[in-house]
Amino acid sequence: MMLAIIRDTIRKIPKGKVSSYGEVARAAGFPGRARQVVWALRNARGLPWHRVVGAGGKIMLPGENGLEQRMRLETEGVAFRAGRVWMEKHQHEFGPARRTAKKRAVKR
DNA sequence: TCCGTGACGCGAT
DNA sequence: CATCGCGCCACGG
Repeated sequence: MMLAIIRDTIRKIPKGKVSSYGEVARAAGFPGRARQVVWALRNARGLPWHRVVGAGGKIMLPGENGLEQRMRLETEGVAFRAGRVWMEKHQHEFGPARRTAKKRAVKR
């Protein structure tokens, strides 16, 4: 199911790196479904939720939660520039986007 | 079944 | 720059 794949993708973001909702969606094979990433984050636990931010490195969580996210990221060594995560330096590069709902017959 | 929701993204203003 | 509006779509009531 989509949420499982998305959660898997989120788990791949290493410490010290971040990604955006839209990027995660794309990397998971669901371009344009940033909102489903939010869903996945809201419902699942045990995920490195703090490593997912808005496009451009903006913290989208309001209030205290947002402050906690920022604190967690800084603890992992993520730097901020003008109130945003310094994406050029910390954005995680996912491998080629996996294809959705279609399995390849035989790989190689 | 229809409708509102949501930690979004992006182009326009 | 900061805001706004609209498109996006799985879920739950």
